[in-house]
Amino acid sequence: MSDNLLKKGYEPHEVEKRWYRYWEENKLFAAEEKSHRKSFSIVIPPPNVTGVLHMGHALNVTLQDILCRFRRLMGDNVLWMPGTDHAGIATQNVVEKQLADEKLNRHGVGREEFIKRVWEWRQKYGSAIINQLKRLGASCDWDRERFTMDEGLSKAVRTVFVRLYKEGLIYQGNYIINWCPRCQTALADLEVEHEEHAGHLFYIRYPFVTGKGGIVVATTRPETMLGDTAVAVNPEDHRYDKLSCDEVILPLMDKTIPIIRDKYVDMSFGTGALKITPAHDPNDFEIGIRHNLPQVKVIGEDGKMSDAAGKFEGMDRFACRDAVIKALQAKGLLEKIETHQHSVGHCYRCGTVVEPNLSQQWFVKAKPLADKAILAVREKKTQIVPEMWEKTYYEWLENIRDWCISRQIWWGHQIPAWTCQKCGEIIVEMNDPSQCPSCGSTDLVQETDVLDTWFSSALWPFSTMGWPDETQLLNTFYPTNVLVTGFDILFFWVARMMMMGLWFMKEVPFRDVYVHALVRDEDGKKMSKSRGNVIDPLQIIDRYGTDAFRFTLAAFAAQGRDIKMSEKRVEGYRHFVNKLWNAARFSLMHIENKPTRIIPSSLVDRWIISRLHNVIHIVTESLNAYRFNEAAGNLYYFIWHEFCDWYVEAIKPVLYGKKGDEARESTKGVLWLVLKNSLILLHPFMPFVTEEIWYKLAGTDGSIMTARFPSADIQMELIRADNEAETQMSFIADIITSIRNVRGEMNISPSVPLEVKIQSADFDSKESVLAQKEMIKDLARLNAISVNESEKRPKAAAAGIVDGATVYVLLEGIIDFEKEAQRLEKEMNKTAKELAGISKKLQNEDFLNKAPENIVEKVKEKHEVLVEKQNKLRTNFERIAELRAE
RNA sequence: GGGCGGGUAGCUCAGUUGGGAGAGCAUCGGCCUUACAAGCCGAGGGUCACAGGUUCAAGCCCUGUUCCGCCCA
Repeated sequence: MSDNLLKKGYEPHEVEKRWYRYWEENKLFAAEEKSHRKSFSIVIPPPNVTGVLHMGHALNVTLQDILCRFRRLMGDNVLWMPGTDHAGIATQNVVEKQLADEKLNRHGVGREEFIKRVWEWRQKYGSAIINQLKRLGASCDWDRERFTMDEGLSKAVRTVFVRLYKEGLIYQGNYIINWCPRCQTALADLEVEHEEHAGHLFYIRYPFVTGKGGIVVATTRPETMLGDTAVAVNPEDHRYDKLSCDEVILPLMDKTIPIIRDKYVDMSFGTGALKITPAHDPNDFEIGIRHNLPQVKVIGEDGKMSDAAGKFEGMDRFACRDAVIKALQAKGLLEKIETHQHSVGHCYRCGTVVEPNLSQQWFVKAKPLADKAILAVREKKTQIVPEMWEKTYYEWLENIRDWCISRQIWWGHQIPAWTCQKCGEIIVEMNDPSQCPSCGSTDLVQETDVLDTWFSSALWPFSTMGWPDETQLLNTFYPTNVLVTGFDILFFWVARMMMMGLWFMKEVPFRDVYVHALVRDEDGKKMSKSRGNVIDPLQIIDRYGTDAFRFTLAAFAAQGRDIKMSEKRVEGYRHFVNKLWNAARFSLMHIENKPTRIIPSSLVDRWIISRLHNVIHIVTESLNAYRFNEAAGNLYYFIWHEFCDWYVEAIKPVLYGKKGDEARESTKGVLWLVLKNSLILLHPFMPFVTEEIWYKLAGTDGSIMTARFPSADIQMELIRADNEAETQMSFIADIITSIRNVRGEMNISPSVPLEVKIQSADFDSKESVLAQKEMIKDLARLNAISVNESEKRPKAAAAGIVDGATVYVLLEGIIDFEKEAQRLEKEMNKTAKELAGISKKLQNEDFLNKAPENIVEKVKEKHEVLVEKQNKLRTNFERIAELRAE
């Protein structure tokens, strides 16, 4: 065996390692800052620096890599910008845990030391996820890798903050926000995950100040009553038209609070009377503002009751709930308790129940930014694919609330705002101020809060390219061509990038947004650690190889549908990788050199080239439209069923030299051409195995990554559609299949050669058969074949009816008449069913009059064919019946 | 409560100008046919959730019902 031959089975691990290193070392992923070539750019959705690769990343990255590799093969100058985000809360949590192991905490070590520790952590572990992306074959331009806490990106963040502040779009205010008592920070609305919980609805009576009677309110959170500053009813609620009193005593606190009227109150909920806690409920907060109510904070930042909670001070908020209920019961003020399903907000980072809390925070006034983002999509400056996501996008942006961007943590971009301790002036500038511009004091204190991580990732498409500097990179690659992402961060990230991109670059950040599915487990459940149903992509890669895994993801990435992942599916596609490998192995046994000239002469040669042309067309179109599954599916069919099952089988005798040297040489040329182009077509999906075969294939230079995708302007004088070859081939294939069918149904071993007589009155059909006699003999395993215009029915024969011909398989001595009769009957039933439907159509005058002519014509032809087939089946069936009777 | 998506072969799913109901896996039968048993050849299997409507023609378009999933409040 010469060394260009392949091993018997494909072994991915060594191949993957070797080629990835080669690609990196030879800078094959590198983009040119300036080029005469068309540019194509994608920024990676930066994975969380603390993250480990999960299925979502795998799908996301695979799809992007397919696009990038495809565009490179098309000759584009491709930039795939990689990087990670600093994941403020998550990273801080990780390092705090580390400190805890050393019996330390961040307050003990201090801010500076803590930040130093985080950087050390990042240095040590921060590239884990990046290395995992590489195992997927990701062809990112790694030399450009960015991090949201880099100097450059930090400068972008500061620039944006300062500009928005000066434009009045960033402000500081005392509002109700979502507070995570565990992470000890504010969260944006989006960062709260709502979950349905079985809880209780407590009915509590608030006595009138007069001492006579009272009003009953219903609440799911009785502990907040300690901070109530009113009771509200709907002005249109006639039950409360004539209250004897408009003030009540707040139980347990012995405070007088008013009864107010506000349209917000839902009359159908509970008693129609709503307790108002402006400091602990966003809706109550709004009502409180409208009615000028005091805001009493009874729950502290630590989730414990504050001193405003009176005797409940210091109690945990949930313990306090029980205590309040007990106390109310004791006083006879608890009317009843109902079970009640309601949704409770949880911190998306740690799962703790979020506490709406009043506090001083920084906000982005989102509306002006959102308006531009809406318009850009309406005007199709950015296209969301699939389109259905546009609605969700509009829905959110049209109802957008101001974005709380301050976080009470240390890891992140510290807000560049200083307060003058003397006069209270707030200073927000690009350069750190040394004295107050208002009073000249040098006693300035910087805001300790940091910015939401998403604030920096919102700038990702341009901050990674060097903004705010005017760089060549931005010139060449902004706006990016497409953003590939999951719908779970459509709001978090995509919408915000749109807002920031339009505001600061005056241009959308990406032309297309391709929104892909979520990867779920076999049962369609979301994968999560707590469920224990997580499939680790790296394990899958270890077991089945990256190419098989990638192909599986692509094959299942149908638009608008989630992917249910299971190992079994990957296993199936590993078979495909192996199939390709073996087909190549076979081909390489025969291709010693690059063919000097390629002249497709035989029918199969012409046919496979025509099929290749077809699959090139489909793959190109599909990838342009982000229909990954369509591209993958068509390649699979082409390689396995057209190339392997038919073409390779058909040319074996030619390659073995049984049809002469000339035929052999020309077929070798075609085989080379088809294999070579198949590898290029498959490369975006299966980069490693294709590279390995490419390397062994004679007549290829360098990496397959530098090859050119077969497209309209290249190689296509050879690769073209050939309808005549396709028609003839499908006729011949039908004949072969009909013979195989007889063999199969009659249980005749493939090792027994058969004789076939074909009757065909149609001249063209007859000629086709004559021309392809040898191929039919080889593929159907015949020792003799003849074709005649009027072949008499041989006595002991099974008959196969093919459009335009009857195929008699001679079974002298082995025919089982019973079986043959059954086989024909089965076929007749099938045909009769088809015929019934078609006849009905033709009997329908409306159809004949109203349907387009070409359709009617088609149906008529089909009808004729079926009638003829049915007749032939019947005569053969009758003949067999006679023979059976003899 | 509002919005979105889905219900097609035993399982997982394709099916975009409305005109032949398909694939993979699984099942059954036959094969070690010198690339591949991770394979080859053949076969069976569907009232396209349900009910209406539009149309000559509906898996596809419209209306309603039902079940499942997701997002938002």
